[in-house]
Amino acid sequence: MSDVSGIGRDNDAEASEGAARYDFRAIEAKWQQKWDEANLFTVDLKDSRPKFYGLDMFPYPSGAGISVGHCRNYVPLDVACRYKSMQGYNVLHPMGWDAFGQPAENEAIKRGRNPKEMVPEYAANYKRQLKLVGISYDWSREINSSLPEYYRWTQWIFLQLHKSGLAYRANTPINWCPSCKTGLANEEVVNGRCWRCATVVEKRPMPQWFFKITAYADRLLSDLETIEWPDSIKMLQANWIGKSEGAEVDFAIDGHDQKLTVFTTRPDTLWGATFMVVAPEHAVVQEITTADRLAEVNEYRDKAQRTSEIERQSADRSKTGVFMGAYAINPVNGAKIPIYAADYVLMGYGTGAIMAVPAHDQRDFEFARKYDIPVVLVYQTSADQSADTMTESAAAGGNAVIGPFAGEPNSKDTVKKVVAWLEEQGTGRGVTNFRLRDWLISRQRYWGAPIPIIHCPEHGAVPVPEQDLPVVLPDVERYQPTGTGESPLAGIPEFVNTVCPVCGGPGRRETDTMGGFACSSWYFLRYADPHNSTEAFSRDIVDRWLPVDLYVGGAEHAVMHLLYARFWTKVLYDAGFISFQEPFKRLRNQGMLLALTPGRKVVAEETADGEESDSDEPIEDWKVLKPEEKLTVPKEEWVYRYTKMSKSLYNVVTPDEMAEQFGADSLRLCGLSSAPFEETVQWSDNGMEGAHRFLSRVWRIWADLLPFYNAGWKEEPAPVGAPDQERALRRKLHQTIQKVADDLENFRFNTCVSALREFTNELSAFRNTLGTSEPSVSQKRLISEVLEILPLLMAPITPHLSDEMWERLGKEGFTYLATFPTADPAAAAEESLTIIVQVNGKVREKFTVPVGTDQAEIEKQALACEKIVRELESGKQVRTVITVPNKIVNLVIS
RNA sequence: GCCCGGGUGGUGGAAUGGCAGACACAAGGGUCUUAAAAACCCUGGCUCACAAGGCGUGCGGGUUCGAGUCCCGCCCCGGGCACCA
Repeated sequence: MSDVSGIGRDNDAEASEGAARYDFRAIEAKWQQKWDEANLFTVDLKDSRPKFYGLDMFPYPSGAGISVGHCRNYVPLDVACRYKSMQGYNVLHPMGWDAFGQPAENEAIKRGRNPKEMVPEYAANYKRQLKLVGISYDWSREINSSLPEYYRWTQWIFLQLHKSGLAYRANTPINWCPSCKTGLANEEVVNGRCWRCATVVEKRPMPQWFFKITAYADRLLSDLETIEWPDSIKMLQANWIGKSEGAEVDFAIDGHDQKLTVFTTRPDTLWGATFMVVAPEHAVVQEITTADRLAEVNEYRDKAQRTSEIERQSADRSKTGVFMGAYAINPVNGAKIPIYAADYVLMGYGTGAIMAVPAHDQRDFEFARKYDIPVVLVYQTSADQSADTMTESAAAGGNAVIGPFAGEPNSKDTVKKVVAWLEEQGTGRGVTNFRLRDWLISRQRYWGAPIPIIHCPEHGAVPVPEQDLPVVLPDVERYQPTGTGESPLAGIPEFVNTVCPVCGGPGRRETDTMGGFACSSWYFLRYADPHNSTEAFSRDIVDRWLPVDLYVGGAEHAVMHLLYARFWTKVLYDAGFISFQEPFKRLRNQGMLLALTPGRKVVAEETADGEESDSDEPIEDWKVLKPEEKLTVPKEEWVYRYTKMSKSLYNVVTPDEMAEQFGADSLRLCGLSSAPFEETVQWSDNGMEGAHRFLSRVWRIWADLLPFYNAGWKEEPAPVGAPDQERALRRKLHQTIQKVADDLENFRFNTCVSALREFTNELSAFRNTLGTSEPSVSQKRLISEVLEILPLLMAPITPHLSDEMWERLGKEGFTYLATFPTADPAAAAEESLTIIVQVNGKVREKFTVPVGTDQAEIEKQALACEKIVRELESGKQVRTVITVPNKIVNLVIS
């Protein structure tokens, strides 16, 4: 055996002495094999116990395999699932592969390999690693979203959406990433850059498929109240949906028949509208701009479209715009107001046109001052407030000073009254608007589920009949995007050319594929019935297992994935395929894992991370050392920083090396104990050593006491009048059971591990007092109870170690199927209380009393304390005595 | 700018308005050993020679018998969103 580590060497040395050493390698290999052979984690659907469905977010199996960072979510959910099993639940804990999409495709292009072959290899490696860590997956339910038996049903769901009128094709300017050579959803554009490669995104017109998620905006918002998710995530979703209530108001255009409709949340300020603004791309621009202004306006529009998203969206950029030569008539007062085109109004929100009220909107105010447009106050907060002298738009408050609502306060109530009035007048109506936009599903990429549509010159876009599914993704020579904007599928005539399902005439298959979010929007349903070849899932089975009881994954999926999955669930519910409306009942997000990363100072004139930094981003002063640079840059110049653990930052620690060196149970324990589950943590090897040391210690103490184990301890009568020391240890044991159970239930793994450590410390002290003599009868009974309960308490966290202990106790089977211990409240109850004596809120003395001592006696003792007596001798008097029963006596003295 | 989180010893972190610093990591001291490792025991916020006392949970106020915890006003860090009418 190679000299792997200090730990390994020690174990070998101990082995030669034949001592009871913690041979984690043998233990872990043995139990992983036994679990496999017993199909321990395979769900039996006929099982009548209550169900528990624990799910990890669908991972893409990357070539690099998993790092210890990935264990931040897999291990805690595994602990929760194992705990649920021990509580008597029938646990469904599946795993599978989000194999379609750009990561796999980019990897295939880079390596020149067929993703169809590559994905299973990578998945096999993931599976091997997850087994190595001892995760309790039911591998018989493994799914792979890139296999036809899966994506056939992704296509089927597309057809259901299409049938419900929720899938449509629109020729819209899309976000185009020139580097990925693909279209991007709005959600995939981060600060005007591609979320994957950070290239500046351009606009490009393209026929695209969309899902009408906006039709579900209201339900997606209101149903957030029905699920147990972190408030922060709910808030993110609510903000993303961006509901705002207001009114649409129709403005006549002077000299034209048509109307210009605006959306406003403040119809009550209509009397202060002094101009209008439309988005430069708005169709009305071409129709109403006067001939003498058209050239200028079009030039402005072209410039706006060329301007990069980042620039156009940058916050405090000064307002620009051009007058269109046209005027609108304000419906509330007949005023003739000019119409401008300006890029601060967005085509994609509301109606793409606004009424501008400079007195009460900061953006309109800036624009008005710049172009010398009058400002009219609707609400006045003080008599000396004047539209002419204002330097910014008016603050909230005040009362209306013009119009039929003069005298009304600046309030939501007034807004409501005005909306009702507008409806009466027939010039406007109450309207709710959402920031949410429809979901762009089309990708002009190869590696995705083909969109099941056939284009017929006669019948347009015709859905592929359900019985013809799947539309199989054909093999292709080159995976590269064509760069023309079409998917590589467009170059395969055998795929493209087909017949129209309606008329049998020649048709062309849709060559766009679906984005990866489609696959991950329903996979949680498929796990309930993964091998169904006649339908996506059986309604009975899905209704029995869903919704997911506990969903665990990264907060980076707060908006897109979780919103899309909720949307599809609601669509399937409406179509009558399932009987629940929310897919994930309870959600938890794990924190990030950072690793100390060697880097170096950036040399002058060198831009950070190889990016062209023509933006206004701050220049980084630090660069990650590449492996080859570690040889050339002297160590004294290395600068360490914590960064996310990631292959691209060369700071990855794998579970393989940790399991080899310290063991899987130590790895599991280490990740759970260092910090709360949701927190970002910094990886350190010390933590692994500490975890391993603790498990070795538990093993040693436990094995030391094993010879005194009596399997029939429960039949023996509980000792009466056992010594204090024994009662104390038993009390700690039962308090620990309570604490561990409570912490596991609430995802507080760090304090759970602390409780186990505390108990172990007390057990160790107890063992040390035994010396070499034979324990007493009552001691043996206590020891037996401890020996049996400890492995069960630890089993969710350290299942291999626990199963080994369980077997050595002579127990049959696995801790996974054993019952989690229940605390005996009588044994856990404290016998004495510590009373704190305070003077004016400051701790002065402490004393102990037996439980049940009455308050008068406690107060008497408090006043008799040495320090208190001394304090009172100096002539001070007790004014008040505040007593917290069984806890505190606070003397207020002056 | 707006919206969420956070600021507690050398470090990670504990603490239903009631003993701040549980539990660990790192450190120091000791026992055992020819020696080392491992193991076991002890110490540990600051101030102070020690004790007593005083000061301590980002800063400033407040509520309370009592505030890390609640309220008001700031500062700093992390994350998200960003001209949304």
